[in-house]
Amino acid sequence: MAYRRSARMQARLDDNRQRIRDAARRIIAGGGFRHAQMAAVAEAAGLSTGSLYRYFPSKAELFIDVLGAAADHEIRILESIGSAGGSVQDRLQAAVRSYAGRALEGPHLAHAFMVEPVEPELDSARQYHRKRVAAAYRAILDEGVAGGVFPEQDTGLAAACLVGAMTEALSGPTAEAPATADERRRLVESICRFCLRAVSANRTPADDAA
Amino acid sequence: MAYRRSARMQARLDDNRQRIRDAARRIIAGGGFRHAQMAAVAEAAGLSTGSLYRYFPSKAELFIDVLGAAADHEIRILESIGSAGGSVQDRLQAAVRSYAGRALEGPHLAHAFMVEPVEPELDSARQYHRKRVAAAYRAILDEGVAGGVFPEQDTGLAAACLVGAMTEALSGPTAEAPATADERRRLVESICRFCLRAVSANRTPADDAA
Amino acid sequence: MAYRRSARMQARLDDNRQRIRDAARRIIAGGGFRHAQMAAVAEAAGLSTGSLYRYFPSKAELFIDVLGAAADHEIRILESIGSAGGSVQDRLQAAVRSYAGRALEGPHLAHAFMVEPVEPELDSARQYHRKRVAAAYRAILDEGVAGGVFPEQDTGLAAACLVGAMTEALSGPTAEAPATADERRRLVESICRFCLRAVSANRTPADDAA
Amino acid sequence: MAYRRSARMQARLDDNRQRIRDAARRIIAGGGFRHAQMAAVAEAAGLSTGSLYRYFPSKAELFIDVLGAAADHEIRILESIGSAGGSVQDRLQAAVRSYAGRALEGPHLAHAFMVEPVEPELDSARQYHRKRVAAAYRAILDEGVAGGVFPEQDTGLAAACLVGAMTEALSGPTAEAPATADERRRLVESICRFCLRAVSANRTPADDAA
DNA sequence: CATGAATGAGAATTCATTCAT
DNA sequence: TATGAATGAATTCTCATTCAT
Repeated sequence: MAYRRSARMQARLDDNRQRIRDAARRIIAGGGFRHAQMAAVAEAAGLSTGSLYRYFPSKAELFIDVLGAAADHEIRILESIGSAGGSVQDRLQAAVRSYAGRALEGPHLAHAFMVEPVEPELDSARQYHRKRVAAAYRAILDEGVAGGVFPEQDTGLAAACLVGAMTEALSGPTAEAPATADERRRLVESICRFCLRAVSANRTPADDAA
Repeated sequence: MAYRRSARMQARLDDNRQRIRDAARRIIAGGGFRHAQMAAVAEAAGLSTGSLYRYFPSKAELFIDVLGAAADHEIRILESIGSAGGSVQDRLQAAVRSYAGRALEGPHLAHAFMVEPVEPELDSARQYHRKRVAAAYRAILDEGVAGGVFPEQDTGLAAACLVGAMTEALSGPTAEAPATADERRRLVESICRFCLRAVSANRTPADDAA
Repeated sequence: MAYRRSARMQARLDDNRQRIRDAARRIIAGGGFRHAQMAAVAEAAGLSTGSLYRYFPSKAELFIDVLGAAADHEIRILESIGSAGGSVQDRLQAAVRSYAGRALEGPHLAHAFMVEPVEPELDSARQYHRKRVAAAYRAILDEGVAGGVFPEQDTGLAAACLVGAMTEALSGPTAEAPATADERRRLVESICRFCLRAVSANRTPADDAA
Repeated sequence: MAYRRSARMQARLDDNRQRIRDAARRIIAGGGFRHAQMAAVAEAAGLSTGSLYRYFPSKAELFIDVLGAAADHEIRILESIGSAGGSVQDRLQAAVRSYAGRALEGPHLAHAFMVEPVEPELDSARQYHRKRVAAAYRAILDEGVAGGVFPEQDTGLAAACLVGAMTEALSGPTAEAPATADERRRLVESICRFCLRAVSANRTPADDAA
């Protein structure tokens, strides 16, 4: 007699799975990988440590999933920005502002994308998801290059550089995070300008001569 | 009759201290903080674990020292580049090329500067040294801004972005490091261009109109 | 659906906690602080070392608890003796006999109260509990002084001296503990007499003259 | 050719041996066994750790020697007091005052006599020397009993009790050692009275009736 | 002989994972 | 199915003792 999961039960399972993900993300965002022990995640999710292993086969798998979900989220936002109207520059800026806003909420989570986690298995997953995010940026850059708005460049590399620059600027000097809303705004704008400059054509001596 | 440490012995001590540092650096460069247990460092240095503690009071202190030495090295090079002749752009490019060259030797070491280490005490040291390196880049940018070569900008932030961009571009995709010397050269040149663009004035529509 | 700890499980937990305490006490009693490593306690308690840390946050806390429980036990007995009927002298003797009896069971445990343990944190706890025991003796002495049975004296100091005298007499010559029940009885009676003399009024030359 | 130690050399050896003993005693007196690592002793003695092993075959032997020397010193003083004139009571009081004075200088050293040291080998030595000191007290008590000044009693046990009482009173509550010279004097006098009472005949109801 | 650097066997503590209830 | 107690391997750090110089 095959066991058939009721819809209700399936919903509860999915729900728990998501709560675990959320708890893990919250902990990383707040304190980094260091604080993300399975017991802490379980407590934050309102479950037992044993139950974690019903939903995720190991700590590494759980965090791979969490990073993946964060990347998915990032990419969905980038895609919606990308498909919105406006100039390529506007869209790139919107993307940067959006990334920055989230990074400032939970600097450790953004950092976790660059961070070497304790579990070796996580490492390749981190790289993979980081590349996916970079690819989303690259799509915007490619469009800009195709449209002649941005100069010819290695857009794959430029996208990686953008992600690195943003992350470092936002979560590197964790200690001195901008305190006031105004400071935050200024910081985000500075990063925006940096990113835009970095992928735009330079003024050349020839321009100056003109 | 006070014991006088012979020059030979002193040399051995200094040597050991350096060998421990080197071993630690080597291990980080090759496998990241994860592999850098004291036992592994001791073995790599050809000493016992107990001996490590004669030279460094704790694991944290050892790694603080290692990061500091790496930062010192980096900064010395940047300074010698900075004080060399040539245009500011040339010097910035030289700096980027130099950083890139070293990062490609040991990607994990460069990465370690961005990485959250296991020991909390190390974290602030990491941040501090990272800022020192950024400050050295900033000095070059400041000179460029003062000379009108680079446009007005938040040079502190730009320096951090440069470091983030370089590190991500160089050590992020660890797995697929460029295999041939030619690929490497191309990668470094692309990064160079990105960095130079990022701090230089953009060509504006007005330029185009000219 | 919150998990409710079953009475059975709770009993097991309490039991384990007590078994750990007992194991620690047994080891101290048998071999002193020296033998009381966490691994030894775990083995004696029939648990793994890791489990010890579920019940006590550190070695120091465990032993503080053990000393505290021993002191509590001592004090409870002293209080029940103190509140019993009979003369103050009888009660003091009963107290000494009771202390002596227990000390002869596990000389090292009594000794442990006077002993400098390896963990510095334990030291202040040891002092504190020793003072509590002395205070219980002092209460008996105070009553005796108030009733004119004992002469005026610094009862706090006298109580400390009693504890010191008993402990030294009982656990000092550990090696040659009295073998036969008869020898033990004689020893206890001698200590009793010493203690009673020590807090009672002396016969003065004037008495002799009478 | 048999090696013959020059007198000069022998003197130096003896001197070093004594300096090591002194250093060890100083460290125990100041901080207890806990601080008495071989390296600390060597530094305090102005020698190398290696040299310690030329004079004492092991840490245990060194501390056995130190305890023995302390006991010797104690006993010499007691003997000189014992052979001096005056009543037995006066001599006992002088002995107690002398012990108390020294214990107040270095409470940890007195404590060390009762303390379970870290090295098992030390344990029996500690017991032995403690008994020697007790025996010296016993000699005074025996004389008192023989002369009818003190009542019949187990003088061996009483001596042990005296040592225990003094040590506990003097070095037990280390933390609240008397601060002023006046407090110290009062403390010593209280102990004196306790000790004297403890070995003297009690006033009996019959005395009171008289 | 003296030196002090080197050794390495412990000891405490942490935490992912398992499994009886 | 959910629970959380139990496990035990792994890791850092200490210190008596040895031995090349």
